[in-house]
This record gives sequence, C-alpha cells and structure tokens, in this order.
Amino acid sequence: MVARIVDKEQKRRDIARAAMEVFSERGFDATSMSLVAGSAGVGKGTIYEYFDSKDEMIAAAILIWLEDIIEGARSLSQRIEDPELRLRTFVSESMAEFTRDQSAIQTSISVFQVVLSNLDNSKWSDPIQSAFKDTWKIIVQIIMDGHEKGVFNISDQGEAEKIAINLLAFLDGICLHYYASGGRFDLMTQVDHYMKYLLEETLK
Amino acid sequence: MVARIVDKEQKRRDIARAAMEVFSERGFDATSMSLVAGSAGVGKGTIYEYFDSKDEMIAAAILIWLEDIIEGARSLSQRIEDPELRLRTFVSESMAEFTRDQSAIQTSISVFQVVLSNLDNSKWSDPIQSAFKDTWKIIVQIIMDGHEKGVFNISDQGEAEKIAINLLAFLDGICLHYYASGGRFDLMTQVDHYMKYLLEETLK
DNA sequence: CTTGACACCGACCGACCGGTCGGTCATAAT
DNA sequence: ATTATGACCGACCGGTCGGTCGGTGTCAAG
Repeated sequence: MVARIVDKEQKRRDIARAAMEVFSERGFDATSMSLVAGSAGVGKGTIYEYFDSKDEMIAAAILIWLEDIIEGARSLSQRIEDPELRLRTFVSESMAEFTRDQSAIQTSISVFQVVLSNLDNSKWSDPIQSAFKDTWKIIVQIIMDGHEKGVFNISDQGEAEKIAINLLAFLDGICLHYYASGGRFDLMTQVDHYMKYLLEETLK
Repeated sequence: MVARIVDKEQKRRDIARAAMEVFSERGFDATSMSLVAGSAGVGKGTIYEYFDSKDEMIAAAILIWLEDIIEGARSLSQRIEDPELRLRTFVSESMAEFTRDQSAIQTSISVFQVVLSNLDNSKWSDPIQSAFKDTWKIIVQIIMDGHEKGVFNISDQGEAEKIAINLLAFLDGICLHYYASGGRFDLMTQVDHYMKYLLEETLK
C-alpha cells in the first residue's frame, strides 16, 4: 500500500501562494479558478483536493500570508530592548513587504476586499480578524512594556489601546492611499512623519 | 413633436442613489443588474438608457455620492472663521455620514472595492481619484490658512501636505477598521484622539 | 383619430464560472 | 508482472449575469 506520498501541507501552501499572486493582480471576483490552477501549475480539479471552495481557499491563503508578515515583524522586533526602537522596528518591518514591491499592496487590497465582503461569513473571516487582533495586541504590548520601563508616558492601558488602533488604522489607510494614488507620494516618509509625532509627542 | 419629456438628469441621479444603496448592502460583484433595477423601481433595460454599463454606473454613482459628502463638509466648514474649529468641523462633518448609520460605511467599502479593482481603467477611476484629491486640497487649504493666521505652526506647505495625506489616510483607515471589527470600538472617540494630538501637538 | 417620437420594459442570448466526477497515470508493495 | 492506491486532471454541467432588442404604452402634434 501507500503509493505516492506528497507533502499535502506544503502543496497547500504552494497553491495558496500562487493563488494570492494571481488574485492580487486581477482581484478576487475577476479571477477564475481555472486561472488559479494554471498559475499554480495544477489542474482545476486538483485545487479542490486541497481546498473546499474558492472562498475557503482565499481565506486560507490570506491567513498564511498574514501570519508570515506578522510573525516576521514580531520575532524581529521582540529581540530589541529599547521600546522606542522596538515599536519603530515592528512598524517598519510590517511595512517592509509593501515598500519592497508594489504587488504586496495589491495583495493587501485583495485581502480587504475578501475580508470585508465575506464579513457575514464568520467561518472564514474570524481567523483573519483574529490575525488582525493579534497585531493590535502586539502593539499594545510594546507600548505597555515601554510604559513600565518609564520610556513611554501614557495615562493607562486604555490609552495604549486607543493609540494602537489609530496606528493600525493609519498604516492600513496610508497603504490604501499610496496604492490608490498610484504611488504619487513616498510611503515611508509619511509613515516616518506619523511615527515621529507618535513617539516624540503622544508618548512623551 | 417632443412627446413625453422626463428629467433625464434627475432620473439618472435617482437610479444612481438606489444603486449605491443596494451595492453597499450586497457588494458590487454580488449585486446583479436585475436587482439594481428592482431596487430603483425600473426595468433592467431602462438602466441601460441612462448608463453604458455596470462599471460606468457604479463609477457615476460613487462620484455623485462623494461630491455630495465633500461639498456638504466644505460649505459648512468654510463659514467658520477659527482655523482650528474649521478643521474639526470639516473632519467631523465628513465623518458624520458614517456615524449616522452603518450602511454609509458599507457604501464606502464598495467605493474602495470599485476604485481599487478598476484602477487600471482610468476612464472611470480618474474622476473619483480627482474627488479624493479635492478633499486633500481642501484640508491643505485649511491648514495653510490657519498658518497664515498664526494659529497653526508648520514649517512650510510641504508639511501641510504631508499632514493632510496622513489625516486622510487615518480617516479612511479608521472607518475600515471600524467596519471590519464589527463596530467593536467607538469611532468618534478614536477620531477625537487623533485630532487632539494633531491640533495640540503637531500644529503647535 | 392618426401618427410618431419617446421612455420603458423583460424575455432572451451568449459567455462564463464554480464545482464535480469518471477516468488516467505513476508508484510501490507483492 | 500484477495490482492497489493516492494524486491528478479537464471535459462537462447547472446556473448566473451583463447586455440586447423587439415590442408596448403614452402623450402631444397635426
């Protein structure tokens, strides 16, 4: 028994990555499963060996993509002691994906499209929303840590939470605007501008 | 000659408004033209008497919707002399639509979806992008005006432009997060938090 | 009353898409 | 060599959607 054995988990990831690429280029609804299959180098039927449906597939692909970015930024920043530099590192590392190449931003647009249009289907959107919440928690943690070390000056955890929400909102918003404007301004300059006032005024 | 005469322009607006409503409820791709027709109380064929295509229609509807909001916020804030209050008013009035009812946010999500997924088709997205740019110009103007009056303290117009971009990015981002989180935080509290530091720290 | 321009309509069409399923292929155990 | 089995595939199906088009109702001019 046990004929050919393939690494199902790895192949699932491979297909998911290819799917994210083509979805980010053409948008979710405009991309057919045949196209995804072609891009992934497999037959259409094969996709359904690894995913239940188109929706389930994009949700899984998004989750994998998000977790990679968040985990990368988290582990890198966590090794830094200075709270200020740690926050800066977490932010810039989260944005690194976007500054490296344009397509990452298109990808994130797809993410938003899917998360928002499938908001009613909690089965798929819950894990994704949970990933967003994790990011938020990390930022709150960094701020609270800096507060305890006496570097950041905030009134209470409630303020840290508000600051974290606003920071995340700004980061998402600036990426959207950057993409929507066709890259007519410098992304990191704007982020630096925000971070400067966050670190030098709000947290002092 | 000249049989029955209807106000083509008015009917176009009426259909556009009904279309925005149903698109914001179900999303752009998930909404068929028959549904739009039903919602607008006309036959499907009639829609094509007033719009060239589904894409052209949503683009026109978005533009009408955006212009109404921007013009409302602009005219209201322009009557206020104090620069600080004027900026606050412009922002809160721009957000008023969203705080009044949830569906406005869903509408704006549709806007983003369409603007971003049709970004390559400049024929339809250009007027919409231009509307966004108008908003940006208004904010820059308010800041520069406050600068000349000696109320706001900025280095040059370049900084005013950066601040305006960040403000817009934040506003869009916070709306998205508010909707994506299912309204798990208070929208205006977050906006106030941002505005407080913008007015009390950044612009002083 | 007749005519014809105009607004309106919804049955219809061709294209397309997500998902299925019967069958092929490659491999490994016997 | 034979056979069992997991992996893979793409032709096919049911259904949907954007857009068309021939026809209907209506109103005003003649």
